[in-house]
Amino acid sequence: MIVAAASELFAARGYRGASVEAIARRSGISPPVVYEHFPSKVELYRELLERHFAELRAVWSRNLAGDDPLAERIARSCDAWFAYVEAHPFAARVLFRDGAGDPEIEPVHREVAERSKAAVMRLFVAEPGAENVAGPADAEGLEMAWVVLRGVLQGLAVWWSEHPAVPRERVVAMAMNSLWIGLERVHRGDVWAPSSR
Amino acid sequence: MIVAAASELFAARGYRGASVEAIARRSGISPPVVYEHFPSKVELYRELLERHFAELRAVWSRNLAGDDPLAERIARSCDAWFAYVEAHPFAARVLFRDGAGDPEIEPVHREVAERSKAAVMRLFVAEPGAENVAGPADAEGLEMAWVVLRGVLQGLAVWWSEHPAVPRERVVAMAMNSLWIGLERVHRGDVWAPSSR
DNA sequence: GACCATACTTAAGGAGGAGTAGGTTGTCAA
DNA sequence: TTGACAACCTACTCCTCCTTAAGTATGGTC
Repeated sequence: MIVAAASELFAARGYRGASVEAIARRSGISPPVVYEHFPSKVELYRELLERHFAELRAVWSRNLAGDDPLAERIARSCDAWFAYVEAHPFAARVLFRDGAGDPEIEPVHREVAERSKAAVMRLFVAEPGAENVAGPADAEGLEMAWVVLRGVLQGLAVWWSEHPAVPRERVVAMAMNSLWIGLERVHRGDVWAPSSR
Repeated sequence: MIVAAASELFAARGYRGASVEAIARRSGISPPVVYEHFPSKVELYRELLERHFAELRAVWSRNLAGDDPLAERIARSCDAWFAYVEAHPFAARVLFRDGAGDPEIEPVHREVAERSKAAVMRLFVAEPGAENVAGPADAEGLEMAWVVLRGVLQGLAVWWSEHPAVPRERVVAMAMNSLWIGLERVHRGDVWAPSSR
C-alpha cells in the first residue's frame, strides 16, 4: 500500500527527506509504479493529507453531534481525537508537524487547514453563548479561538506521538483542562480584560 | 547584514526554499562570502535561531520576574512576547513555523525547544500552587503544560504574522483568555476530571 | 613602479532526487 | 508454440543547490 508507506516515511523524515525511491521500496515496488497511481510526489502528499483530514473530520463531527451538554460532547470529541492519533501515529505527524516552511507543500497544508477552520467555526457559531467569546459577527475572534484550539490539540498530539507511554486519559485531561475550562468560563462572560492589569 | 537577509528568506520560503545564492544576493554579496562567516548553511540557520531564541528568552524572563501577582506578570510577559513578534515578524516565523519535518534542521529546532522547555518548567515549578497543575514531581504534567503554552503562543504568533492588521491587545487578550483563566482555575484545584463524564 | 593582502567574483564539482524511456518478465488466448 | 498485453524494473536525463577552487580588482607598502 503506497499511501501507508508514504505516511510512515513522510512522518519520519518529512516531505523532502522521504524520497520517492524510498517510498516505492518500502511499498515493495519501484518508482515508476508510484507514478502510475499518482501524477507527482506532491499530489501523492495531497491525497494523503485529504484522507487523514477526512477521517479526522468525521471523528470530530460524529462526536460533537447530539443533545447532551457541550462539555460532554467536547470531552468525547477530544477523547476520540486522541484515540485517532493513537491509532494513526503517522497521520498525526504528517498532518500536524506542519510542513509549513516548505514552499512546495505549504499551499496544500493551507488548503486543508482552511477547510478545517471553516468546519470548526461553523460549530462555534452554532453554539449558544458563542457571542461571549467573540461578539456576534466577529470573524477575527472566532478565528483566533480556532487557532488556539488547533495549537493545543496539535501540540499535544505531536508531543504525545513522541511519548507514547503516557496514557490517553492524561492527555485528554490536559486538553480539557486547557481548553474547556477556559472556554467555559469565557462562555459565561467571565473574560480576562486588559484593564485588569 | 547576512542574518537579516537570511531571516527574511527563511521566513518567506523555508529552509529548503531559501538558497544560499538567494541569501547572498539579498545581502549584496556572493555565496562564497557567506561561507567566510558561517561554516555551512545549517550553521547559519542555527546561529539565527540562537539569536532569536536568546532575545525572546530575555524578554520573557525580564517580564516574569518581580513580586507582583502572577496574573500581572504573565499578562506583561504575553504582551512583551507579542510585541517582540510584532517587531520581528521574520524571527517569529523562523522560530515557530516549525521546520520540523525537515531532517536537516529538526535537531536544531529540537535543541532550542528543549532549552525553552527547561526554562519555562523551572518557572512553573518555582510557582506556588504548581502542584495542582501536575502534582509535585510530575515531570510529564509539567511538560504537557509547557506543550499547551507553546502551542497557544506559537499558534497565535504565526496567525498574527499573517493578519498584522489585528491590534496587539486583541491577540494578547485571546492568549490570556485561553491560558491564564484555565491555568488559574486549575491552580486553585478546580480541575476537569474524566469521571465527570 | 613592483609586491602583496584583502575582499570579492565567476564558474565548476559533485551529490541527491524527481520524473521518464525503453527493455524484460510473466500470463493468457489462440 | 507463439503472439499480444500488462506489469514492472533498471538505468538514464535533467535540474537544483551546497560547497569550493581558481581567478580578479583595490588599496596600502617598500
